[in-house]
Formats: sequence, structure tokens, C-alpha cells
Amino acid sequence: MANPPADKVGAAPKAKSNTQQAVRTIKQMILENQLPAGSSHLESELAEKLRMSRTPVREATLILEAQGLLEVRPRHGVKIVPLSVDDMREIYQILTVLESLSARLAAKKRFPEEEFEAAEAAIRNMDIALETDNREAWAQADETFHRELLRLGGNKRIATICETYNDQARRARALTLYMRPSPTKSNDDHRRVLEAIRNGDFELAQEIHTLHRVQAMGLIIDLLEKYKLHAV
Amino acid sequence: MANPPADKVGAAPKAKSNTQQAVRTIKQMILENQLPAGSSHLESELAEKLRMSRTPVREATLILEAQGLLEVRPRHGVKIVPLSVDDMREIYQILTVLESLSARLAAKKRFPEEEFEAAEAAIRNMDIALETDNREAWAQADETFHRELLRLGGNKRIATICETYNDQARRARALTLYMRPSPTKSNDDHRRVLEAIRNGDFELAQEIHTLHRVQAMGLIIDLLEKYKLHAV
DNA sequence: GACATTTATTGCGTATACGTTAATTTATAC
DNA sequence: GTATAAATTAACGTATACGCAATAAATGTC
Repeated sequence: MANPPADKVGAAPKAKSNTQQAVRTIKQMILENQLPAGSSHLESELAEKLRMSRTPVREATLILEAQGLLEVRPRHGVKIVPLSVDDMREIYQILTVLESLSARLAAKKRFPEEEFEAAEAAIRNMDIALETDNREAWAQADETFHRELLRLGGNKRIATICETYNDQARRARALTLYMRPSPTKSNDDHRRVLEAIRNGDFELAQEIHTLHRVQAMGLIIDLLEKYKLHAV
Repeated sequence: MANPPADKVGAAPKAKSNTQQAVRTIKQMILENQLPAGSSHLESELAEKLRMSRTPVREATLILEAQGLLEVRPRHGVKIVPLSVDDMREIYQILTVLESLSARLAAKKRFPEEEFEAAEAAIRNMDIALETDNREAWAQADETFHRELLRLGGNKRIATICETYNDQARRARALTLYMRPSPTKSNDDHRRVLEAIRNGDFELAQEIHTLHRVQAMGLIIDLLEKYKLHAV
């Protein structure tokens, strides 16, 4: 069974059509703040930047609009949607409850130990990143852990939704990454969630993860308010 | 202040561009089973049916694909995605947890009594529909109640997600509407949820609604399995 | 100088044309 | 009769053209 060509973690692997490619690169440009929140861009500008005609970029913007990353405003260009503190609250509420449900669902199953390897590795990587105070590495491992949780939960739609809203929240997380205190407690939470899943303690798994996410939300929202980052 | 032309309840009111119109009518055709689950349709066929060129219908299919109602399969036409029992389980898990969160969020606020009017009316309408055994009317009022819950919760993104997945589940609900026993208990649940919201008892509101949804899910899934409706 | 009205510009919505490529059919070899 | 290969068909992906309508600019009026 030949696997499809392996790709970078987290990146959408397929990019056959120009439309798909446009979706990927525009999304990336948004997440990397090359297209800053609140800025507007004409279809023709984007087309020029991406070296293709208007048609595929136009199709891409429709898809990205459906994902909530931008807004198509006729005659004003596509606007990269800025996120207010309230928006962040909305997003984190959703992530909290869906990921926690995922933890519960995972705990209701029995997995062979190797299924936990990736999650364990993510936790270890977070430990290492903490010791060396490498926050980028920590954030990346953290994302991996959360993604693993969604995989173990087994509900594909939950995974899709969380991915979408994670994308939306990413800018704010990147912004606050260096403002927050060293995230030592997170690792503890993750370990306990994973342990609860192993033990089939679904109530506990859900509860711990909920608490974990609620705290993370509180932290990030406090930072955004404190530093007057009203829209990112 | 002249209102925009009033539209049917629940339908998206705006339809300026052909693309938007195509989204609406194709969605409607799917929900009404004019385009049955599992069937495929060429872009050009749809364009002809909708009396417009390929471009706007093509854009519409991209949007509808993002909403999970259909799948664009190059050279095979767009396929109306059929939902298996497992898909229904996925969807109901999401609706359960998000609506229940919405109930919790609503309970944490204080509303003037008139804010509950629509929800109260929906409950009353369900009572009336039960007495006259009018299931369509019941289903419609039920939807209204759930929509009100999302409105009261105040998280726009939750409302959007639930709307999307409600659309996906609608066919299955329509199918089982006349198979299930008379839904008398639902009204009781709804009343209690609303009461808990009034009282600010957020834990209770969330809990009751969760139970309510879990039971509804169990019922519908049993029916789908019993009648061997493996894909709708 | 402020405001209304006309004109000009431009960005988008839609149709259409066309090359590409996958699916299908036909032909050929075994 | 089956399997492989070649030829055909057709659906899609993309580019392009063009008119419309919304915005901006310019002009005129008070």
C-alpha cells in the first residue's frame, strides 16, 4: 500500500489545482501576518501576487470566506477578518467544549499503547521545549497534542471544526506566546488527560481538559485586554 | 425605513448575486431530496437547471462543499453526500455539546422577559402540534426553539456551526419524523431548560439539554438502524 | 466653502472559449 | 474471451472579455 507523498505536519498535502494552491498560500499569508488582520486586498492584486488569473483566486476566497478567515466585500476587496477579544472568547468556548468531548470519546475506547505514542512524544517535546525555553517548539508540540486528542476522539467533524477555529485563533496565540508566563502547568494537564483516557475515565478526561482550556482562554484574553490588543 | 423583501422563515433572505441564489436553491433542492443523497450531477446540468452559466453554480458548489452538503469530484460531478449512521452520530454529538453550551451561556446572562417570548411561543406551538398530531408543525417549532437557544447563548459561531450541521441532519430527521413515537417528552425538557435559564442555573440548563439531545440522538439512530437506513 | 449633481473610473459578476486530462470506448493482440 | 493499448469523448480548470453598478472625482450651484 503506497502512501501518498508525505508532507509537512499540519499542512494540507494536496495542491493540484490552482484554486487549491491559492487556498493554501492565501491562508498561509494570513496566518503569517503577511496579509494583516483588517487589511483589504483586491482580487486582481492577489491574482498578480499568486501569478494566476482571477478565477482561481476568486474561488479560493470563497472557500476561505466559508472558513471564516476573510470576508468578501464587493468593490472593497477581500478583508482579512480581525478578531476582537469577544471573538476569541467565542472561539475558545467552542474549542474547549469540542476538544473536551473528544477527550471523553477517546476515553470511552480502548487503544493499543502505540496509539498514544504521538501524544506522548508531544508531551515529551513540550517538556524539552520548556527546559530550553523554546516557545515556538512548545507551541508546535502543544498543537500536536491537541491534534492527537482529536484523532483519538474519532469524530472527524469535530476535528475539522477545531482545525478551522484553531486557524482563526492562531494569530492571537502567536502574539501572546512571549507575553505569557512559562506554560509549565499545561504539561501536567496534558499528562493527566492522557492518563484518564488510558484508564477509560471519560468524565475525568473531559473535565480536566475543559479546565485546561478554560484556563488557557482566561490567560490569553487577559493578555489581549492588558496589552490593548483589541483586534488581531 | 423600507424593509428588504420579507422572506420565508429560516431561509437566508439575501439573494443578490447569481452565486448566492445558486447556493440557496441547490441547498434547498438537497434538503428537499430533489437532489437525493448519493446522487451526482454535472456542473453543466445544474447550470442548465438553474438557468445560469457554469461560473456561478461552480462557485456555489465550492461554498456548499465547505458546508459539507456535497462533494466536488472532478469529472464525476458534484455528489450529494450521503450520511451514514456513524455520520449522524458525529453530527449529533456536536449539536449536543454546542447547544448545551449555548444553554449554559444563556443561563449565565439575565434577560428581560420579552427575550423569552419566541422560545415560549415555540414551546406552545409544539404543544398545539402534539395535540393535533401535526408532526411537521412540531418539527418546525422544535427547530425554532433550538434556534432561539442559540440566539440566547449569544455565541455567533456556535449558531453558525449548529445551523450547518442541522442542515446536514435534516434529511434524516425528516425521514424518521413519522416513525418515532409522539415526542411528548421533548416539550417537558424544553420547558425545564428554559426555566433553568431564567433562574440562572447554568449547570442544570446545560445538563438537561445534554440529556435531551442525547436521547434524541439515541432515538433517531435506533430508528435508522432498525429500518436499515444506512445512508440518507 | 459646503453641498448636490453629474461624470468618470474601476472592480466585480457572469458568460464564454479553450486547452488539459481523466474516463470511456474501441481496437488489437494474445 | 480476456487483457492491454490506442483513440475518443467529455467534463473540468483556467483565462479572458465585457457590461454593470458602485464608488470616487469633478463640476456646478447656492
